[in-house]
Amino acid sequence: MELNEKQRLILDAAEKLMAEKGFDGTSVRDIAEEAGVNLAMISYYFGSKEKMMEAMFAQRSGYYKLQLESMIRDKELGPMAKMERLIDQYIEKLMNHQAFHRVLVREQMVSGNKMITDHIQELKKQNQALIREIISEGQKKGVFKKNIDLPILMMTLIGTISQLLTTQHFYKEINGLQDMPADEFQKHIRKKLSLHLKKIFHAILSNEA
Amino acid sequence: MELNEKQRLILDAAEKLMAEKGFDGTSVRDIAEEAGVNLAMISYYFGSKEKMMEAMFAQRSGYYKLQLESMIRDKELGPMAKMERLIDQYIEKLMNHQAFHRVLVREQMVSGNKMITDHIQELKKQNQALIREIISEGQKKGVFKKNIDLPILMMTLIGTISQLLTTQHFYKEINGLQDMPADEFQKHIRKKLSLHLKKIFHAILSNEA
Amino acid sequence: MELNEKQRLILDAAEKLMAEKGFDGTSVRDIAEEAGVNLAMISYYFGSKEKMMEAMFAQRSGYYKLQLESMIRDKELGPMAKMERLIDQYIEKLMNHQAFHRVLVREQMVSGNKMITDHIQELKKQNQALIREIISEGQKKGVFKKNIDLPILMMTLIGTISQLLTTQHFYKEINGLQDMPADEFQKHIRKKLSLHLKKIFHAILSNEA
Amino acid sequence: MELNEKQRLILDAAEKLMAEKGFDGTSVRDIAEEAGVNLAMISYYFGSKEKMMEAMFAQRSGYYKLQLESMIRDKELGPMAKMERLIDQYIEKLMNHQAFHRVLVREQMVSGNKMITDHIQELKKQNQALIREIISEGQKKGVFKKNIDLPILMMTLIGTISQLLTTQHFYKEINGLQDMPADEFQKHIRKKLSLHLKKIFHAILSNEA
DNA sequence: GATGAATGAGCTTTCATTCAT
DNA sequence: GATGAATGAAAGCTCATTCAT
Repeated sequence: MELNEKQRLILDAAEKLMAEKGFDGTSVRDIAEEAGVNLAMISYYFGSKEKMMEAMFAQRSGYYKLQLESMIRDKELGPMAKMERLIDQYIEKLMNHQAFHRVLVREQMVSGNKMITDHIQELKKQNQALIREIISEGQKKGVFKKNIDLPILMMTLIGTISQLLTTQHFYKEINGLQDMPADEFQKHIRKKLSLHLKKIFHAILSNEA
Repeated sequence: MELNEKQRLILDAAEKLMAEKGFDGTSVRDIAEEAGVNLAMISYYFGSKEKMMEAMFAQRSGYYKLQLESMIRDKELGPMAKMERLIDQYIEKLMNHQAFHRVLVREQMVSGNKMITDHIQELKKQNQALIREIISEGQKKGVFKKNIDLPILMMTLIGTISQLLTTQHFYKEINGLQDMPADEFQKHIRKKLSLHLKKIFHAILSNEA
Repeated sequence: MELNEKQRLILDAAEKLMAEKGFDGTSVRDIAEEAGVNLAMISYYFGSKEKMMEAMFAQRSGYYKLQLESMIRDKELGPMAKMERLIDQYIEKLMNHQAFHRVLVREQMVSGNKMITDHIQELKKQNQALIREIISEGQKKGVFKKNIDLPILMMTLIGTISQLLTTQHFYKEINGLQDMPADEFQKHIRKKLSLHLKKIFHAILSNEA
Repeated sequence: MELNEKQRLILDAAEKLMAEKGFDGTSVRDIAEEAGVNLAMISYYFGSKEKMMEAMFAQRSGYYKLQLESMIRDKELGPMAKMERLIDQYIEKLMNHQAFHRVLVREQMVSGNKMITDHIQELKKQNQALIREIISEGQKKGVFKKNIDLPILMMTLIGTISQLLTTQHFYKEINGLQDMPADEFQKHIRKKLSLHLKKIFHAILSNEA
């Protein structure tokens, strides 16, 4: 679905505000004002507030589509190297779209938006299927352990990033990083996350000593 | 703060509904009806909807106070055993108060409720200080590694549990467990989480191998 | 259904305004203002604008219930006398509740309010069944003609009154009665209608030369 | 006023929808869609929704202009025959333009459209003046009674047709004619009305017997 | 001449809260 | 202490109309 300039403005504003205040806490009036468009445009373009969010999810959920296929076929990379790239991809995706991710976290358990959660579940499923290929490859080559619980390992991958993302304010404070410039801080936690998660994945997956 | 019967009913109802629909998505009418009390009681007892939620947090946030002190002083337990107990305590706490935890996840980033987030940060800080004692003990005894990034390790601990908790529907489906009875499923994921997290903690903390 | 003072005020205001501007042409704001009550009271008491009108119809439709039963059993009255009383009853009913009747005329063909039109049809049916008894009695006694098309006769009865009622402004003008006081004019047209309709009924029903 | 193809389409659509839902219950969007034209065309061609209805009335009100003049001058016809033709003309006019007549009934009492009601009143006046000529002729020839209240007789004429027209659904049901084909039913009620109204006019007007 | 985009005003309804008792 | 009634504010949405092209 192609979006025009106004529609983009609206979804950006909605994403920003809903990341802060949630779907119900954000009024279409607020969104219209933030986007600098007329209030009626939201109904005009999307039909309703609800459908506007669906459009936002349809637009953004591509974020969760990783570039896995080409990497998986890459003969140059060993299974563990692939997993490491995977980790970095997840970190990049989630950190680069923090606002949208917050919206997702806030609304993912809402009963109403069945359509949306189903779509996201589908993406997760596809991702997991591809990742399972890497693991199978690693197990065939003997570099990965036999018994690997991928779903729960994914919980750790996404859960850790997500937790840091939603509590970064607290993380800053506890580590005395309040004065670190924002972009430097972002780099800092990406690096931290990357090292930490790779260590964990290594421990869980690797067959060596 | 002591709560009378009606106040308890109200907070229980609020917790249940807000876990599903969030703070803004839940009206005081809904809460009053779910609690079986008069609509005006909520303002009457708590002053406002906002203050009602603050009361709920004040009440429930004790959930996050772990029984760490006595355990830490326990001379019978080694540092790793203590960490394992810690993991199980977190799992128990979060899983036993899923509804409240969902409310927390949904609302933790709300700008307005500074008071609440501050309170939770304070609890987390206290917990981390105690846990740091265990780690120092392990390091002194030479059973733990020297360089340990506790804050990020906590992100993995809480993040993994929280992620499973908020996406358990998806987890059920992907693992073909839709027909497993609810309480059995709860036991199942606690066990899974416990083993998984202990493996991770072992890999991150332990000096052996 | 019992109505309290406020509810009565609301329905009276709604009736008045809808008689002038119709259902869709009358806003709940207008009604609230006319009734001197808060805007939200309408939803509070009736649930919605639509349901408010249903309540109005439920309240008012009793107007169309004539006092026929006792009259029919009256042994003192001949069939034609009964029909004449019937005519006067209809004139009284419709003229005494002009505002409501206008609402009815304006909305009776609305597709949506099935419930309401059904109710009114039911009342009409009941009335016609009773009137048919009078006619049968007249036919048995030989004072009424054999072939009488009651439904179309009722069209003339109600149609004539209704037409005068909805075009009384024009009637006034064409007859040069603009200066006649309102209540006198009302009396005038009732008398006119009464004589006119009785003449018609006599011609249609009576068996005499 | 000459109408082009699109304007005709618009007025036809408007007539159809307003007959069902009234002026306020019909949006210009609905009309544009029903007519298959662009939304902006309505304002473009007619200036406004209100003026569009005025155009519709200007167009349609010719319906109420009867072909009376030539008939009145017809030397072959007696006064009663003329009145009978008049009745049939009215039946034809109203039944052939039911949709427009419903719009008229629904909106005839609207305060705002002074211009429209005035126009219709003018037409009625002209009609009545012509009809009065017929009656005078009949009275001169001694075939009509002396005291004849024409305005109220017209109420019966128009009121009866109009009442049947607006409650034909009910009439169908009460007479068990739900299964009669639509056009046959239309013929049926025209015949019924014609006979019935002629009987009434005869009784009111004729000097014989 | 014709139209998709845009808009300000208004709609009905629901909200959290307060009032009178 | 407890509650049904009441209320101002704000919500999401639709309206007839106008604008830029």
